[in-house]
This record gives sequence, C-alpha cells and structure tokens, in this order.
Amino acid sequence: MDIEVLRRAPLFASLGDDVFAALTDELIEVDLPRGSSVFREGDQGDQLYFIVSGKIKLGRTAQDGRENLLAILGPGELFGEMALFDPSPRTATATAVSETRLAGLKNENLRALLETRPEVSAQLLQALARRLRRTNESLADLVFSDVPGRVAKALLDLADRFGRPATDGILVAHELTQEELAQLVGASRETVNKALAEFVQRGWLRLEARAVVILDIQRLRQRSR
Amino acid sequence: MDIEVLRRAPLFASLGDDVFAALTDELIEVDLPRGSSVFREGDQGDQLYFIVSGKIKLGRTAQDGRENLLAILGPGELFGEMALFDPSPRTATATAVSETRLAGLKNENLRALLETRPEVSAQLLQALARRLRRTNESLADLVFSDVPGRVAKALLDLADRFGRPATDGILVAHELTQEELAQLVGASRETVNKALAEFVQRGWLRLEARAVVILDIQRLRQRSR
DNA sequence: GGCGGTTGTGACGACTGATACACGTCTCCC
DNA sequence: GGGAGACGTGTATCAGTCGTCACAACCGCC
Repeated sequence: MDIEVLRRAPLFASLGDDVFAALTDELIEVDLPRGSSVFREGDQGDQLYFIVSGKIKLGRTAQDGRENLLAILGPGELFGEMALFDPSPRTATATAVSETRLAGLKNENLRALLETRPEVSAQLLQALARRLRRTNESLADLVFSDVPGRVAKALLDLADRFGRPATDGILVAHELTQEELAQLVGASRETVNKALAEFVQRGWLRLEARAVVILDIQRLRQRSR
Repeated sequence: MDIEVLRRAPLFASLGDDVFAALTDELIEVDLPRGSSVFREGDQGDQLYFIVSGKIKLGRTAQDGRENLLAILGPGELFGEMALFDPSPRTATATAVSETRLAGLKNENLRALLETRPEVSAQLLQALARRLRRTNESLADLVFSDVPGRVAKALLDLADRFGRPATDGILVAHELTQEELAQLVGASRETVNKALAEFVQRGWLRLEARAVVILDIQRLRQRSR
C-alpha cells in the first residue's frame, strides 16, 4: 500500500517514525470499485478510514428514497470517525465515487493512541471542528443561495480540492454525475443541469465527462456569493 | 455562581473534586440581558463558554443582512470551542435569547487540562461529534422537508430540551420570537406564522407569548417526518 | 396614551421540483 | 462487429411552495 499519503496526513504528522510504523501494521487495506459502499446508514461501526486514493461520497437517504450528499472526500482525508465517540449506528452511507483505496483502522487501535498522545487528540478535534465549520457553511448556503449559486460554490470547492491547471483553465475531474452533483447541492438534477448550461453559455465553464473546466473563475466566484 | 450545572457537565464529570475545584477558579462569570452578544462573527476568540442558566442562539449573518440560526443552546451546554483548535476568527455570533449567565474558560486553561487528561479530550470529541450529527440532520431537513415539517421538527426538538409537562400538554417556553424561529428553520417569518396557525387550527398546539403548548405530540411527530 | 416590536393574514410572483421526452454514449452480450 | 439496453444528459411545460410586499391588529413598556 502507498503509505506516503498517510504519513503526510495531519493526524499522524506529529508521530515519530517508530510509532507510525507500528500503526501501519494495524491498517486494513480496502479496495472499492465505483459505486460500492464501505458502510451504510444504520450499520454498526467499529472502524474509521483514510482515503489513500480515489474519492468517497458521504450520503443520507430519506425514507422515500431521495438522497443527499454531505461531502465528497479525497486522498488524505478521513471519515467514519464519529463511531469512535458515539456508540450509535452510522448516520451516513459511504460510497466510492471512483475506484478507491482505503486504509481502515479499528477504533480500539486509535483509542490506544489517543490515550497516550494528546497531539493526536488535538488533530482529531481540529479535523472535526473543520468539518463542522464546513457543514455550517453548507447550511447557510442552502438558506441563502439559489441553486445556480450553490452549484457555483460546489464547483469552486471541488476545484480547490481536486482542480488541476489546464491549458485554458482549471480542470476539475470531480467524477460526479449531474445527479450526484445535484444531491450534493440539494437540488434536482434538471435544475443543476440548467445552471451548468447557463454557465457554459456565458463562457464560464466547459463540460467534460464527469468533469468541468473552469474558464472564468472570477465570474463564477461572483455568482457564488 | 451556581457551579452545580457545571459539575454535572459531561466534560467535567470525570474529573476529581480537587481538579474541578482548581478549574472553577479559572472560570470567568458573564451575565447577559436578552439580546446582547457574547461574541460576533469575525471576532478573535480566546475563550469558550458554558451556559449556567438561560439560552444562547448561535447565528450567522449573510452580507445582505439576513440571518440564520445554527442552534439554540441551554444550561449545561458549551459553545465557542472551535476557537480552541482553529486560529481562524469566530464564524458565528452568540447572542442571549433570554437573561443568561455564562462561565467562560480561557483556551489556554482548557488546553492544559487536555494535555494531561485524555478523558476530557474524549468528552470534547464526543460533544463535537454530536453537534456535527445534529447539523447534518438539519441539512437533510432543509433539503427534504417543507417549512411546516421543519417547524414541527424544531418545536419537537425544543420540547425535548426545554419542555415541561403542563396540565393539557407540554409547555415549551422557547423564548424565541417567530422571527427567530423562522431563522432557525431557514424560512420567512410569515411562512412560519402560517404553519403555526395551521397547527393551532388543527388542535395540535396552543400559542403563548414566546412559548407554545404541545397538545397532540403524536400528530406533530407525524407531520415532522 | 403613544410607540416600537411582534403577530396575523392576504395577494402576487419567482424559483424550483415533477413530469415527459429526445438524444448521446458506453457496455455487454450475441 | 453490431445491436440492445442501461445510463447519463439536454430541454420544455406545468404546478406548487415559499418569499416578498402590504397592511391590520395587538401587546407591552416607557
């Protein structure tokens, strides 16, 4: 397994090489094809996961079957950590958006580390605080912004995290279908499609297969406010 | 100051009496009338707060002045803890909903405790995880439920936390104006008012000054799904 | 007694979800 | 290699929810 990504993860950055080496022995490798789930809402969770490569979507399903996505996570990020502190079952389903490799860590193993290493606790607290901040941000967006605004914001966020410079703009290979993008911003696929078409028509974007190229990031930023 | 509430707070429950006594010396008492703020969005934060009595609303303001509330917190709960892990300024404004007494604790003091007491870290992690869970819940509600549904949900939540049995139902003295309730559920005051009027007309609720009496909690629960 | 803040209610318009359908593309199987 | 079907995408029409605006009534407090 490529452990370089994990070595650089903030949670482990403070650890000595020996402690980190001991930890890697406890990691459980998981490989997932697109569309398969790591765990589902309601499952009992005894593990948390680091993303080595690929992308994971965290989603919830309403009783009528509609879905909404809480987050798209990429390499170096961790998820499923809430089971550590709370015995209640998982409140979200984690699904691979693309072919994905994970490193799982049993709660008990991390718990032992937390007992002896206050810096690791601090890092975990920071990670949770940041997630809470992001979620609060999304809440405000849902209340204040219309669908095109939320789409613009989501694209900019994805660009920040997964964007790569291209010849004529920023290539964002988000790997999401428009349906998934719609679930992420809390709107219908059709409305998201129209918002994208409008952005394209204005020359701010170019659409590619499960990707976009941002051509005019300034305008897009302006639209997202 | 009435420290009984704090002694029972989960964050301190695991501490010995001696450690707790030392901690109380570091607490800073704050009294607030209705409407005054503990801190505002953008402030630099170096303290977190426990609610001894009263209620606090956490809110954000959009650039056009519209507000939305992230949470209503009551006695025993803590807030402002995100400044501990993240140097960035406060992302919400904390305002007293009623006359409120707080106990403030400097970040540095808590940090010292975290270094030596892993149980306190664990409690703090748990508190954050629960908040994140609640926030995710709110997100899903915004996407899936209509305004009456969200109002019903908010009332049930407030009833859980602040309700007291009355002769003909559950008295929920939330102390919020309809405007504040609207900001909490992410809707306009008028729409919230109409939802409340409908519930009253169906005999599920009785309205009182900054309070409601829930008469038929079953139906209200059903409406909230 | 007046005045600001809060509540109650109606009319209207805009955004957006639902529905329906055409089209393109990819995969898998024959 | 080609075709069928599943999946993803592009677009239009229509109806419903909800926000905005407007205004009346009410309450509590100075």
